[in-house]
Amino acid sequence: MANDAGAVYLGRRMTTTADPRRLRKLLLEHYDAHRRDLPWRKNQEPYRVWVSEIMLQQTRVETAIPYYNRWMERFPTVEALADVDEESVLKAWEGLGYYSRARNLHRSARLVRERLGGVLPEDSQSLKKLPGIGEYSAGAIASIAYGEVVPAVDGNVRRVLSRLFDLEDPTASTLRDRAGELVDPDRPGDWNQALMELGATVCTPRAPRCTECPVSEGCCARAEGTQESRPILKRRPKVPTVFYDVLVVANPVGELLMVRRPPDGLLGGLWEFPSVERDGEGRSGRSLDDQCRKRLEELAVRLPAHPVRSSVLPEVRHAFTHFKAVYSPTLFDYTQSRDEEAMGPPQIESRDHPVRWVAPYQAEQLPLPVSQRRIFELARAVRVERAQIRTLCSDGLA
DNA sequence: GACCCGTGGGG
DNA sequence: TCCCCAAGGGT
Repeated sequence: MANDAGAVYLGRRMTTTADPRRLRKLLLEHYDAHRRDLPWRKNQEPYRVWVSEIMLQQTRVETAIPYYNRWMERFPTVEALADVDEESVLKAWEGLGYYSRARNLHRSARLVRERLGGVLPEDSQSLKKLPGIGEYSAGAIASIAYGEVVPAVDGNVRRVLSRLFDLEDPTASTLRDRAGELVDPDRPGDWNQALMELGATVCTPRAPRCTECPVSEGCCARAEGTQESRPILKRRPKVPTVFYDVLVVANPVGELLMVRRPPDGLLGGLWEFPSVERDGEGRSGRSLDDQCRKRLEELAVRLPAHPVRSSVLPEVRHAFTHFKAVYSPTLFDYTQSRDEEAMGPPQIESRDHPVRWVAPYQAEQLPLPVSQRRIFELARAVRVERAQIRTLCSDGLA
């Protein structure tokens, strides 16, 4: 019974489709008839499969598609990816989130070039050694690209199997065992994709479309009427809110001061405006001008005078997975005296320093988190508006 | 096993 | 507005 894939259900109900052979036949036929036409399904070239699987981690198919197409045009091969710098890679990933995926993809590409002769590992165990490839992705890539008979258990598969066998909260090893017994030995890649696609399109988290399901006749949860509550879902804990004062400092040439975040961790390697965290109630401690001065000193930006606060920009809210951020940006305009003008725009100490004056056209080439992109647009809009007003005034006077 | 790591769409 | 969640991995 243990290895019979649920054919005996509590000794009461014999489920026909729980016979692995019949289950495979029914689901693969359904897959062949309904499979979506996705860009990474054009062929099974390993690099293409690899990139798609990384992009699809915790990401919807519809979201990933445009990124995938652009990526393949820009970095068509492992070598092409290994050749570019990390900033270009992050730029191509901008807006997709979980940026460590992009950094790991890039690291892996270089590792493959330098240690593996430019050839991707061809089995799941070796694939799993690359950064960014875990249990699921190793199985998915190996089965799709190389035809290895291994399972690939993602969130979809977990849900589908939980319902098929009416499991409340199966452990990872239980699922791996169940999934392993079911994999079609002749079409492992198609089988894994069929299972995932069923979960994404039919066996959905809420309101599953059981009437359209090719294997509903063998579904234990359906028989028990428990499909809506399998697997059990846990409440997501409430997340804290963090408030930031954001300093948008403009030099006389109209460039804005930006800093690069540390290479790892949250939004690692992306650019942002200097900011200062407030206290839990969202109150500022010292005065904004004071903070601005202090922060610029920390960043080792040499300025001939203190910036003049010019206007408060609209608040920007952003929800991360484990906290909410509220950014309160203030625009500081840097004015220079006649004497200072001769010195040119304020200089930044070192070239390697992760701090830069960024002109609007340059900002388009930097990888920015979504929130910072919004703040940048707000600041640009204000400055453009002011320039127009100045033009109108001087015209009026002339 | 718990926690960290983004973002956008849908109910 | 809020909550849910989506082809997970690293530490």
